[in-house]
Amino acid sequence: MLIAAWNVNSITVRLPRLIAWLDAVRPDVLCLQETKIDDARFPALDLAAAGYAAHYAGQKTYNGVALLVREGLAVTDVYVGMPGYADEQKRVIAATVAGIRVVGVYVPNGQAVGSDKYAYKLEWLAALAGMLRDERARHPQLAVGGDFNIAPDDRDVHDPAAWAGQVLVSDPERAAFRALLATGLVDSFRLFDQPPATYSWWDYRMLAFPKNRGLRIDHILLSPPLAQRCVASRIDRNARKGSKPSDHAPVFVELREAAPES
DNA sequence: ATGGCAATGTTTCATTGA
Repeated sequence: MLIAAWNVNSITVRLPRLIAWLDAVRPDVLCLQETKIDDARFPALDLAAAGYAAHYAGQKTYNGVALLVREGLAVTDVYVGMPGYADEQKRVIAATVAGIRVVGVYVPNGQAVGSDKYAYKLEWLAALAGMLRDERARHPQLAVGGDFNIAPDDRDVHDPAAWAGQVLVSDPERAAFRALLATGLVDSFRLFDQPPATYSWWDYRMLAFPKNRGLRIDHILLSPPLAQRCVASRIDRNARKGSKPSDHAPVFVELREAAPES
């Protein structure tokens, strides 16, 4: 089973690349972020033609999340947002897919340390920790994928000295990320030896991608039963190449089949 | 070989992203 997450930075602009990627990789579930589109305009028919059922919660211009599920897989209990946390911004969508609880998240960017948006980011992350604690209690098999807008440690930053203390790497954000893990999840990427300087986002400016000046801010977190089944966690850097890429690359995990009940 | 900001809408610039 393949579970993936990708900040597409406008599903309208990225649709051809998205469909090509779905055709090539055939993930079972893909969590999308920054779809930037009203639900009424979501390209569900195009995705259905590509073999994917879409569940989505969007808005014009900003944010917007979706779960794409390969046809034939059972989907139940779709939920948008976080219980008990009213938020106009569409940033969370959850569903149970073939027995696995999948939560897609688009964590606020935070703009700058000390800004109102930074305060919102930290408050939002605290709410997410609460939601994930509850999800974990209900669903032993839990995967949380998306754009977390946090580089968990300095290995995830191309130039730690230049980024020190900045938004995306600040200590309170990293502490908030650890608090997510403390609900009973692991960063799937770190289950494996990984090549150094592996990132998931590169600025569009200043040749950041060809120079590999990036950050690893997109993640898939797994509960222990899924971590045990995880045989790979990768970032598809190739998807950042070529014309009109998203500034984020897709991240994905491969899970081997569950052991039969004894 | 990758590419030198991009996407959106109240569009001809401002806002946001990370």
